Amino acid sequence: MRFVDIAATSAAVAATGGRKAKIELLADALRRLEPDEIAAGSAYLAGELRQRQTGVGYAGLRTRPAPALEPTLTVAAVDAAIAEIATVSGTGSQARRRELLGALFGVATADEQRLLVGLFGGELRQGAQAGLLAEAVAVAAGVPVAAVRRALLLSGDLKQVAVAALSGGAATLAGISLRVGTPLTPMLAQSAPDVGAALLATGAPAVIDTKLDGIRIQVHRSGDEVAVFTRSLDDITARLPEVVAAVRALPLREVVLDGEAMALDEQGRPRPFQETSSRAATRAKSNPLALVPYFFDLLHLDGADLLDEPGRVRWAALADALPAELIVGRETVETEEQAAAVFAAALAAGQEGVVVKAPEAPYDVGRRGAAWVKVKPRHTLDLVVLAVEWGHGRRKGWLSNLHLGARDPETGGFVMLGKTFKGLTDELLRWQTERFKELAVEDDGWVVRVRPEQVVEIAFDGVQTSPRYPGGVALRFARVLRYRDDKRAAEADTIDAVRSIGVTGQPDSGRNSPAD
DNA sequence: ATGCCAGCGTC
DNA sequence: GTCGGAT
DNA sequence: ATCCGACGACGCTGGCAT
Repeated sequence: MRFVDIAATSAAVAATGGRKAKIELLADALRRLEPDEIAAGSAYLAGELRQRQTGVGYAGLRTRPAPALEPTLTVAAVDAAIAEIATVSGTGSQARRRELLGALFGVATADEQRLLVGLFGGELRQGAQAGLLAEAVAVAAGVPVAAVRRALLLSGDLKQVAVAALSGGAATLAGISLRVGTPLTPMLAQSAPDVGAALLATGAPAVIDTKLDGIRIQVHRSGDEVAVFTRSLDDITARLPEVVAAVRALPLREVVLDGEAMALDEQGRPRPFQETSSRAATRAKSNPLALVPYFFDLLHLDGADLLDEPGRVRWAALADALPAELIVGRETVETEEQAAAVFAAALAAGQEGVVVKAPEAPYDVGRRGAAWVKVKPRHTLDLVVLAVEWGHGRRKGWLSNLHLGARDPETGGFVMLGKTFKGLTDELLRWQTERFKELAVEDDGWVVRVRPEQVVEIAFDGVQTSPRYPGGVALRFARVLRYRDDKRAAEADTIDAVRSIGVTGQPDSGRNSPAD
């Protein structure tokens, strides 16, 4: 297939509003792919590259040659070119990569270039990703959507599923199942503002797990072979030898475990997330800080898949198979009062919150359903908008991303604590665009600095130490609640108020409870 | 040797 | 990670 | 109920300029 046909499909998909119409367009393109182009072609149609890393991002795409006038590229040729770009490394690699990229773009038409930029940049914005492509694969192959979705979530590999469904049909697709050693897409949790709302979603009785502020791990063991995967199915086995050792020491033959790994201090209390993250990301040999695994689910045990078993069955098997110190804190509750007590105890122990779980629900691979509901404390502050950034994509033409500052009583100025674009409705975006145009003092085409007069109420999960912001602290997961037109900037919260919240996981945190 | 930038990962 | 909009 | 897109925080690594 010609690459320009993918580009045309992508443009048509982007111009189409309806889900079903997008799926039809994608399915039509999938049917036209040659068998050996399905892997790359299906990735492109989903807005992805076949390679996870290429070393090319938006900065590397800024300057590009004039587009070709006639399309000559095939899907296979593009695939080969990108494969080479992705393998370049070592001294001189940046120049070489630029060279290869220039050659590819030089023979691409304007439409093809647009697609390539979207694919390399990871922001194709055609309104269709792996989720819709799975449906399109089902349509094109004439197999049930559920079968495609399940294969996708169990293998974590869109390309493999597309090839299986389109070349092999339902039988080949059915062959894709949970395999020990191959990571599956983890089940996720919805979120709720409090344990009452969470219990409403799950029903009672419910099981309440401590929510640990670490990184998600999925550990597979077959005999002496142990592998550790992240939430995005990255293999981090080599970076977590202590987790490997812990699982290898268990008197079990075959397991797939789901859990969280985190760094602890000398008292066994959680360290700040940044320390866990840093430790999990480093490939260096000697690691002073250990990551401790805590598991909360068992997906496979000695030949038996447990995915479709109710939670209570899986958790009972987990409790039988693992020592208690490797299992996450867990209680069964009947009432909201009991749930509130468990939540309070988790926070008192320095943990992030809780996850409320329905005991009868299966392990719903890749789903974020009502069976698991997370609850975390929330803080709020009244901050001052220091600047706003022009939006992109569907927010083009609107002032979107807010720069937030706390009042500094020492200087009479403001200390920037971070940015947010979340929590804004279209109506609010419209309003704030007008408002900040009035307050604007400078616009460089990207950031619009404004007079620091508008107060906004911000919700956030916690404070983290910051190497970037002048106060040395930043907000985690900041989002807009509402504008405070009843408050002047002089009445906004101060940097001292922010500092007094304390960094979660720091020695003297926990002395303050959240604002509400 | 050191610092910066870009890319990529975690949340 | 969170959130709003669209289907 | 799902999917998508709009973008946040920090930290590590590799390549490169100084």
